[in-house]
Amino acid sequence: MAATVTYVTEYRESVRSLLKERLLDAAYELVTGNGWAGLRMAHIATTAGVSRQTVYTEYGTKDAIGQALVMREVERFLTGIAQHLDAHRDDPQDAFEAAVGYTLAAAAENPLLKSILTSSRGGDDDLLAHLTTRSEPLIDTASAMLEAHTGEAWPQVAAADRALAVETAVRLSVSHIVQPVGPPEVSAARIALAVIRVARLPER
Amino acid sequence: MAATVTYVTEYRESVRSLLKERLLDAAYELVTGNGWAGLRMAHIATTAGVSRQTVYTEYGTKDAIGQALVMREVERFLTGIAQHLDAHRDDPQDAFEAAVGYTLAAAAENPLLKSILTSSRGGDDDLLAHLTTRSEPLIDTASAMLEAHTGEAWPQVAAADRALAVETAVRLSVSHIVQPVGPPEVSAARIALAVIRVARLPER
DNA sequence: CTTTAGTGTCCAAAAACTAGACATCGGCTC
DNA sequence: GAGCCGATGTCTAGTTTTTGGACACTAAAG
Repeated sequence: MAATVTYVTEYRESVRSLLKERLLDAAYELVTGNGWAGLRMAHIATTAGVSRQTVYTEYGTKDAIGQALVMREVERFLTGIAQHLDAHRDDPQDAFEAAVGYTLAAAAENPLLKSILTSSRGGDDDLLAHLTTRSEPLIDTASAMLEAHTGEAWPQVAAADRALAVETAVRLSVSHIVQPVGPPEVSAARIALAVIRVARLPER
Repeated sequence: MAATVTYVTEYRESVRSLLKERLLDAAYELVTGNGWAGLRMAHIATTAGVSRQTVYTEYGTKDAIGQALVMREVERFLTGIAQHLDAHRDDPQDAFEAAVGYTLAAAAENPLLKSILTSSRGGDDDLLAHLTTRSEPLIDTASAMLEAHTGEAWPQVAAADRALAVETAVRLSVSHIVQPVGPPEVSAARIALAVIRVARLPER
């Protein structure tokens, strides 16, 4: 048939994303149940109802699945964060405090994050790495989203200041997620204050 | 490879139902835009992003698509109907009046139904037939759901009476959808009264 | 050192989808 | 009414995706 040019890509893409979601759903379930080290590629395949090869075709390595798993969870957080920011468009400090507070509280009872943090105490820190030593994708994604969001709400802050403030917020939040000290609200207030100063905004 | 027995059916089924939904979505859009007669199998295919053959493999004939389109809409109505019935578990007459009233009102502004009814005035009555001369699947589905639902709520009514009352309600509702007289609330009250008497229940 | 159990690669066969060609039929025009 | 359209529905060869099994490799357990 020579050229099956097939700009019919859209349907196939939706099938692909259905597959990817199913695989992540399976991985999520298995990780929260038995931890990352207990996760077998073969189990992901059978749980999702596909062959093991299909898992490899879609996500090359087990590590890529961990990455995708963490990133999907990050994106879910981001939608909640956006809502909390929107609720305080008038006051940046309130907005950050609310958003960070939500993040820390939600993180503390998130099944995937709990699994990552508890199982890493047994030397199983592959997944944890995506939050620490290999967190560049996370920080980039979260920062980009927050920059776009805050850029709209607070145009008075210079772009460079905003970028620095946002990255600071993200890194401090992740830090407090993996190593909490005290109640989330207190941490949130402290992070918000730090961020406001980095952004050179007036304190409340 | 001898026997690729493949009881991996579940993933494939979810892909299939994704495909079926996409095809119905495409058909819905095209029908509400240009009417049933203006609908081409080829358009459904391109809108859904698959080949024409795939449409035929999935739904054999154009008529089967019409059937599926109507049945999907019926099922959507049924969930709304169930909620209205639940809101009046204490009084059957109130329950039917509320459920039928909702049905007639929602039907009057449903895009697909509007398209069926208006385009049928031009002789294009293939889709309308699924509501009239070939409505057995509709009536069976709706009756079965309503019997199950009312059987739980009103065990005091004999099964035969309940079956008759439910079928009456369904047929009268469909009749008023395709041929309305007066405002929905009035029709709903009249239908509810008729149904109560058919069921040999005390009137309000 | 050997066994075991997992990851990741390779490949032939099966299944799903595509893109044509084609037979058929009802409606229109002349 | 004959011939032409434009559509539905069938058929088939070719392409892409998925499967399931074999295999090399590695790390951990005995």
